[in-house]
Amino acid sequence: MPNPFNPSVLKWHEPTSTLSIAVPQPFGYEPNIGYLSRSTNECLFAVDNSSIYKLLPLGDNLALIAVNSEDDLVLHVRIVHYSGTSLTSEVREDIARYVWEWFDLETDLAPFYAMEDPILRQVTEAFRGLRLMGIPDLFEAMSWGIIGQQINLAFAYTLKRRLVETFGTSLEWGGQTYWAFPTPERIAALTPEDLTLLQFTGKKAEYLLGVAKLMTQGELSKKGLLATGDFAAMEQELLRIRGIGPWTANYVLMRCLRNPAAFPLADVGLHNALKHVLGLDAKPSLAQIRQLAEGWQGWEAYATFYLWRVLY
DNA sequence: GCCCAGGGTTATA
DNA sequence: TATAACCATGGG
Repeated sequence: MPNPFNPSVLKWHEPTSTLSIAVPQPFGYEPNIGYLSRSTNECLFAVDNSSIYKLLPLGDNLALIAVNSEDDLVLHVRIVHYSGTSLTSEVREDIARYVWEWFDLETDLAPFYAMEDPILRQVTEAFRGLRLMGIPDLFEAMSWGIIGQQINLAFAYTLKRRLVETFGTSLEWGGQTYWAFPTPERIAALTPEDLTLLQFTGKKAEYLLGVAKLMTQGELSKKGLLATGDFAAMEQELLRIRGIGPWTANYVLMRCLRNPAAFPLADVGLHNALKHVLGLDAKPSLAQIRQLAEGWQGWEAYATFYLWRVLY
């Protein structure tokens, strides 16, 4: 059974503005930290002393939050700083909802762990409690997908950092600078040269500006996509967008729109992970991968995410 | 210097 | 519908 977000059961503690979320089991904080720590070049959150710090844009205001868990039963969310005049219940709810989506607390992992597939068995045992960490913001998810097309992950992180630190929003706190992803408005106002200057290819610059413009013109939104009903329709909508192919569409379905069956089949990371866990000499063919994935039906996104952890 | 990287579009058959 | 060529850039 899924665990829908329910603001009425949220428990806030004063005066430190801390929220305790009883997380659905199984949940493992450590494997999630492991995923979030995979790049030392990440710019959109920081892991420090086993707490995750993240800057959230909420309307015109910013909230810096710290998340941690000591027992894998309760997730603590502390509002470190809020730029607005008062922490209304609406703001608190937005923050709680973001964390809920970010950690994919809606999903019940039990059926996934019950899948009888030899490959899944390996990775679910190795990363028990890992949840498919999301990218709740659609523009960020699509941008990160586009940035990651056909380049190695290290360079992708570098490009993202340049984009964020040039056009994003920041907050100084406790001697640290925290960054939030640029808004579509900011990116839509750029020229392709603004991005090629940061070593984006001409294509990536064009795609990013295109997506930003669709969003600022109201022709593309997370709410609008989710309202189309089924995931197949959402995928078709995404595929109509220039620069969004099958891999990126499924990446966005997986990390943002939360289709557990989204499957970025062309993902090189997935290919290399399968090569590794199966002890192959070469990367498996697409036909082989389709065959292997027959045992993952309904959970392809989670299978892919867990397999990524084998390599990085 | 070479192959590779969390692909997509366009041209061609 | 299916396959090939081209794209452009840094990492290792």
